[in-house]
Amino acid sequence: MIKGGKPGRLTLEAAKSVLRGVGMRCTAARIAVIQALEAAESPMTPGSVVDFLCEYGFDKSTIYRSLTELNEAGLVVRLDLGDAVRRFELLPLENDGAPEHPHFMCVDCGKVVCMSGFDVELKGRSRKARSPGIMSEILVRGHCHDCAT
Amino acid sequence: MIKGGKPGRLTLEAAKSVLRGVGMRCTAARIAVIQALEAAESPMTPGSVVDFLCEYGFDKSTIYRSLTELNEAGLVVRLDLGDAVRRFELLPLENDGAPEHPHFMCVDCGKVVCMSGFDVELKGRSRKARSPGIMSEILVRGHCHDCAT
DNA sequence: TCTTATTTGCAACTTAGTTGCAAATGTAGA
DNA sequence: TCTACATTTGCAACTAAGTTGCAAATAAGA
Repeated sequence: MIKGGKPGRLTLEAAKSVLRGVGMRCTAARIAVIQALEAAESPMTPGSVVDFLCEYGFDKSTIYRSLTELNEAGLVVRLDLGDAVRRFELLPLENDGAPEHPHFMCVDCGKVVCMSGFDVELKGRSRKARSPGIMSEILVRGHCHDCAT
Repeated sequence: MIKGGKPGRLTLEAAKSVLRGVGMRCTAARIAVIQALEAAESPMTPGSVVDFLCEYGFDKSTIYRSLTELNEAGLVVRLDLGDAVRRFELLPLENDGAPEHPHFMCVDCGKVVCMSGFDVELKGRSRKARSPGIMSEILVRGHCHDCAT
């Protein structure tokens, strides 16, 4: 169990049952990755997860592998927010939590914020406007309040 | 002048005058980069520009530098389409084009479509939901009709 | 043509991420 | 609880993408 960062709301047992729920073994590395993502205020880059957990003695290749596996298992979303850096975010475990939400990314400082309070509506300007596909993620880019001043 | 690819609509002279217009020297590398981007059907990744132009004897560091400089000069846009790969696209030389619109990117095939017919509306779920900043661009990601089948 | 600041090519370097493999470990079954 | 075995880990070596410093080459103005 990793200490530090935001006090995790996710207990060790909860993390384990989440892993078991998708048929993955409960290893220290995976639990640590889940807890790190859970404690983060915003989606983490692989690099930041690696930096953080290497401090605790985990190996970087293990962490990269864990992130990939958790993503494949559907526990973690891989966000591609458009700055050529991948980010990982723990999926809401129960559906009481944040539903799917857009992300906001500041093009100046790179800060990423979950726009949990927002719904997105796509409106065709004409009746025959058709969506080019099935939407799965919305990314809004702009200048955050700090940088816009 | 680079041969091959889509027959460039951009002549050598046009490329030169574009460079001069922003006060940059007309060098073989920059002209080649402009022509490569112009001939491409869709935005190119730095890697693909490098691969393509190295065949003609240009050095990769020169090409990376050219891309950065052309971008800083405003001749080339750097698209961050959210697949952890940067892409460069020659800016339309005249602004006859479409109003601001969201872009759709297929996470399977990488195809990018301009959703020119659409407006996007972000609605706060509660009255106190506040936008985290000033929005400037919206990217929708998902599966295009071809890949969703 | 000459001069000078800019740009290029090279090679070495950095950084992020990947891979192969032996050792360690989680889990199911006895 | 103990055992067996498949899975996972840590290590080290590797790859690929992009960057940097610098001497040589070159564009552009005088």
